Amino acid sequence: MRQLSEVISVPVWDALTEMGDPDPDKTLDSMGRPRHPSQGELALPCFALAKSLGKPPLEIAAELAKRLGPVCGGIDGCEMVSSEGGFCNFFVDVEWLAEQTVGATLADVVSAGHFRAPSSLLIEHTSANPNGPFHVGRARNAILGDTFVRMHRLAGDEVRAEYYVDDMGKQVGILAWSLANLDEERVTALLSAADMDEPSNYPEKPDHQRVRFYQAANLLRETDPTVEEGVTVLVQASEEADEATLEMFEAAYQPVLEGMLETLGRLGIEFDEFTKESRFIVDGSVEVIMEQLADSPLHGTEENGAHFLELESRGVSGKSTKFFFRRGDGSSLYATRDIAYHQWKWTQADRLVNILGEDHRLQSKQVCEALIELGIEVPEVVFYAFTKLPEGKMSTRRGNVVYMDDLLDEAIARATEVVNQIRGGDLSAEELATIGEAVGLSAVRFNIIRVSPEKGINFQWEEALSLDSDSAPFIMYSHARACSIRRRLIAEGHDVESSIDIGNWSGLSESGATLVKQMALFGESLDETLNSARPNLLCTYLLTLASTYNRFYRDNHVIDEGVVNGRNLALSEAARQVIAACCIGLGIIPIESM
RNA sequence: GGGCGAUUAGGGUAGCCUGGAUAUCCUGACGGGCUUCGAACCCGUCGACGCGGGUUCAAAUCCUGCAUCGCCCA
Repeated sequence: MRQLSEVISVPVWDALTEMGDPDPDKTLDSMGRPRHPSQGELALPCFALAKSLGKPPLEIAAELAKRLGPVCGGIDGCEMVSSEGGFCNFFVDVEWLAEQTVGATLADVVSAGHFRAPSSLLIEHTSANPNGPFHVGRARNAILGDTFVRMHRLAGDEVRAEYYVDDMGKQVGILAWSLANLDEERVTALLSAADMDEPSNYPEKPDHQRVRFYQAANLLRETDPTVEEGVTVLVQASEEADEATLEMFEAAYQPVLEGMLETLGRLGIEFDEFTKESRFIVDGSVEVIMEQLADSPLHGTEENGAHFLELESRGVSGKSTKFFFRRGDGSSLYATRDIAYHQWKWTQADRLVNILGEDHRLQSKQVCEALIELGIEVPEVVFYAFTKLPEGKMSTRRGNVVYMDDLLDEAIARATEVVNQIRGGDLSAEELATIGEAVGLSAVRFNIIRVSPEKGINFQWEEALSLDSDSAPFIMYSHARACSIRRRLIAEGHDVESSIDIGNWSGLSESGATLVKQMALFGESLDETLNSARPNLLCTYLLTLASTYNRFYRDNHVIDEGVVNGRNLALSEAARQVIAACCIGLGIIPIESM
């Protein structure tokens, strides 16, 4: 708890010095959170001091508590210092904390969550090949990426969300070739023969239509060598930035991309900018980079004329430690273009963040090493593990996928059913639909971000669509309860703002005090989440906050026998705002009624 | 072959970077709580750190070996 550590650090430092601690700064650094609320808000372990002070830890903790007790008694913010089992425990003065945080939260919840100077970021995420509908495997990237965008905006950063469009690779080449050389009849025949001709729930959507051509061409490629030849010719032309070919590619993928973006739009995911890979061929920057890399001491040339950097000394190992950036025919590779892209991205923002799947770990390392060789800063990278089906990794090519469109439909349908069960007849069809959609979409997003990115997810419908207590609806429900109180006050003719009382916090109930403490942790929770790039931390914070609010709600009434309790109203309103702010930061839709 | 991730109750999951007190939360099982603002809620009980070494006063956390799963090596 930062508010408390700020007020006690000087007195603790002084006390440690007086007691003979040779390095009080280091000791202060070891201050941490106690295991249990009964042990206060901050704890200082005294074990490491035993040697330098020549006393047992229990004695040191007791003496420290004794010295600090009277001091802290005179300091705003710290109510009590105690010692237990070798720890010196500090207890925050809740009245003081409430004065500090509740009013500030009510005045401006967002800036209450700001802990540092804002910066400008460019977050690149999703960037999936536009060759078919968005599937659940790809969704983790988009949802994680968008969550980072939202969280950084919540923390006051200026964020640009960017999609890097792979408009010239093999995947797009196959799609373009297929659209030019196959017809619907042929596609159907090929897919049927491979038992992949599954009916789509979105037969009119261009991404769902065109993925069939992509899949069919991949099937044909296995038996008919002219496919590979045709595709290779196209890809080579595209890599030389041949205008007609790039236009042909764009005509092939653009409708697919739009279909994918429509799906993402349902999840509230939008981009500020789309940058095409071919841009860096066209403007010549890739060529310049390849020439610069040739001057590196790590540079080498293969017999076939291909150029590489030898990265063994940079910690790369495996069958090959070489990073190839130029083919024997002089053309560039995907990763080379990525280097040029990074160079350009640095002209757009102060910080760069990439969201990448774990399969890109090596390639990202290679790109970063190349950037270092060029004297360019490296980006911050967040890796995530795959979402797997029981049959294995999802693959658009092989058709073993769960499409996002279908997942979202199912999520909304299930959520709507639950809402209908609970709310029954007291909702209009329109309200029912709105709530069901918000609940379903929020649940899908939350179930992905609440797990550490580096942990693999085994996709199961029940889990992805879970509406259990550890989920978005639980949080949304707490928020809706707070909104309901507010609605009722207004309906009964009260003025909410003037009914709020933040002037007296003495005699606060235990659950009220816990709520104050939890709200006070908002800023540092957000800060820690962003510093460690783990959105699941903010999820945990928000779940705890919602749960804390539910307990507060249980035994603190805002309207007591018709009379408004201004203090409880202040807490309820502040909590409502913190919950709503976090919801927006995590992509949960904070509806007012559900 | 090499490297990189992961492994925590029946299932899911937090904590690991920065070692510290009773290992978090959900689900599950069992038992409670609606005549007062929304029971999608709340309260209680049960159940876990993959295996072996090492460092340390102290290891889920650091080091090391092994096992299993995943990913990568133009």
